[in-house]
Amino acid sequence: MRYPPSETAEKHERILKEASQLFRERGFSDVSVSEIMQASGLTHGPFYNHFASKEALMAECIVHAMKASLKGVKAAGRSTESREKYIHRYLSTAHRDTAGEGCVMAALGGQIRQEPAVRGPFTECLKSIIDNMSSWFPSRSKQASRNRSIQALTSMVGALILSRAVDDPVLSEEILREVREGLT
Amino acid sequence: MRYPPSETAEKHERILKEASQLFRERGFSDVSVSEIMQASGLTHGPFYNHFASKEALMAECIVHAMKASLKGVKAAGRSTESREKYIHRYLSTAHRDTAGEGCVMAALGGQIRQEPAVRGPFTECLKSIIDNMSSWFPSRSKQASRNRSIQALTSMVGALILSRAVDDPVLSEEILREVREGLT
DNA sequence: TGTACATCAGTGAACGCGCGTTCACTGATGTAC
DNA sequence: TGTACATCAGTGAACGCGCGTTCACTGATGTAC
Repeated sequence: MRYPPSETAEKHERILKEASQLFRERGFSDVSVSEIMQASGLTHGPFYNHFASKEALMAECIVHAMKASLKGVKAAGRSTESREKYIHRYLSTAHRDTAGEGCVMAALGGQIRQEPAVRGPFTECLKSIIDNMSSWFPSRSKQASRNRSIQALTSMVGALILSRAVDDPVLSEEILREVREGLT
Repeated sequence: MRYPPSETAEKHERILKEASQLFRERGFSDVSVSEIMQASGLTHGPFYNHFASKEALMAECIVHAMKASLKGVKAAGRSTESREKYIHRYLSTAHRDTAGEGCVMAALGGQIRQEPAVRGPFTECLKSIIDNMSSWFPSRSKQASRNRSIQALTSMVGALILSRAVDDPVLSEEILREVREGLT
């Protein structure tokens, strides 16, 4: 049957949100379209009313989550305190244990390379994030700020990934702490 | 029919090697048992003569590849020149473009967290790598060396992952270069 | 040394299952007159 | 304003396919006598 257009837009958002979370929790391949639709409170059929394919949904999810990250980076840029707070939150056990709501680079970074439709949009978002993070590190030159932001970003992403992979809580926390302290 | 035991051991190694490469190239879920066996020159049936399950193979692959990494780290520890060479090789476009033969942390790091059978063995291997890398960074204290090795490791892994995810070659090389220069 | 037999890795068809995707159908909503 | 009809998101069965895993069978090898 027909549904009011307002609901359609709302459902699209809901699918995107649920998929975004599930993909970050378990990876693209280990989450099925049916599962996403079920989490969104729908049957699997109408998925194709909202997205052209699973791959198209993946791309939209990445952009959606990267834009949220960019927003966070922008907000954190306002003061030294908020930047340090951001880094502490990023490299926290809370963030480590909630991959579904967390950084998409740490959750799906390793899988983006294999999804052609996702790499382009991801790259554009990453550029914005690096540009914005550069202002976190005032240096003698713009280039130096940019370099420091790349170094900070790579170590934050790497630390979160390794702290999640490891099953020894002591080592896991050590990785987060040392990178945190190296950056603040 | 029956085969000489020497061939059995050799085939086991071959499966392990091919699986290791395919998993690093495409991830655990996107490589099938049949594909691995075909790459090893066998039909899919006898897989279960060699391994208890796909998950067991995954665990063995991780350990196999992590031990190879450990060997590399140990060998690089002999001199300042060899350490810098190692870092240059790790953060090179050649390594970026050959994930199948490269660092298992960068290739599969994000997926290990989801494979219970793999996390334990991975953690033990990572501990050895961190211990060994600590000698790369002579500092006032053992703790300080260890901290620097954790910081170096996380940024190397993070940089390789992001440089692979990005589809703009200029940005990809910039990420590798800046982290490389930050470490040498 | 020669013969009879147990062993067991490899073969390839088959298992049940869930995947991504399609489609004929439903029926409340929006539109035309 | 009331009626007739087109629209189209949602339903759920069905598509072909490949997955991980199992198993009855094969037959060269190793072993016992």
